Amino acid sequence: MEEQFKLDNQLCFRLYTASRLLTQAYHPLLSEQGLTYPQYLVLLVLWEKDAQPVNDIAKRLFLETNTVTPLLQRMEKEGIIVRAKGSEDGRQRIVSLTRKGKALKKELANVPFAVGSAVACKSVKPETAPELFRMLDDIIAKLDAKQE
Amino acid sequence: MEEQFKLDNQLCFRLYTASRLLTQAYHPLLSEQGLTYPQYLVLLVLWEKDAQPVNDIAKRLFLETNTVTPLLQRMEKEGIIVRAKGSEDGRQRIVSLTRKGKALKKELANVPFAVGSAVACKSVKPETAPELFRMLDDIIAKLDAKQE
DNA sequence: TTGATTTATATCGTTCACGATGCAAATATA
DNA sequence: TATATTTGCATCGTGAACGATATAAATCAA
Repeated sequence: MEEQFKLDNQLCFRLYTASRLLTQAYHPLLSEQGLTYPQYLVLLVLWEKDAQPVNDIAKRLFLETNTVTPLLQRMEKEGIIVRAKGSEDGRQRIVSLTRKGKALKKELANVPFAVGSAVACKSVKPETAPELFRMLDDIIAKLDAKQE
Repeated sequence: MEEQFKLDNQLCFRLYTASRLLTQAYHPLLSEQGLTYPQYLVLLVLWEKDAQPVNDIAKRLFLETNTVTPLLQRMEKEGIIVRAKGSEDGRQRIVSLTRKGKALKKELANVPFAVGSAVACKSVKPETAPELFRMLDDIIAKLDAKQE
């Protein structure tokens, strides 16, 4: 068996699996509020800075607008956000939190801690997390650069 | 701003992004053969050991059968695999590579190297990869254990 | 200013993921 | 041996992802 084809030698498969399993850990916490994980990411972005155009949100999440637009439409239908036509640039749609969207921040305050403790293990703890973060950031930076 | 809500402090977001971007790096190489990334993963599993029931493939990929079944149906339609009723256990469907599925191994021989060089960077190189692999394996093991 | 190009967003089609549910074959229990 | 339970796989519905394409507003060029 050629080494390069062994599943256990594949970085991408590890990332794919770790990502899926960790996202699943969020599920019970988020579904309680009727949210999905990508919707939660949009909230994180808007809690940092409210009233952003679709494109800024998409860029922050390394997603395309054709992924983000339907996601935002669903969130708007849920009354979490509103999408208003940009006043200076008529093409833009400015996404803002509603009162409900802002209130979710309190409801979800414990989520990061709950997930943090769910994933804490030998390799992931306060001392080693920065190392892991740096590695992943390097990978993201390298791959994102190729997109341009 | 509360630290725990900063996108830049989120492990899951990093894994999610790194996974998506790295999967995208596979796309031009795989689509050449009409494959998707999850289909490529199924091939990796079958190249390691041919003729496996659906459940074994799903478990190996940490996926549910309701994800794998439609995926296999599409691969069967493409003539890459066949799904035969199990002889000893009539509930099982044994998935086997066709001649075409086996031949793809040669066609895709360069994929791991191409992707490897695309992602190679400061943090990911022969010396540091094992460390990263170990961390991701720890996360997967910890989260997978909670599923049982 | 008119026409061409770019930009911001939306729509469409296909393929995952995955919770929920259904069904038939195998196994356990009464 | 009947009946109940479990197991393996499939189907269905919803929400991402993402390539391809469309549309309208803004900008650039002639």
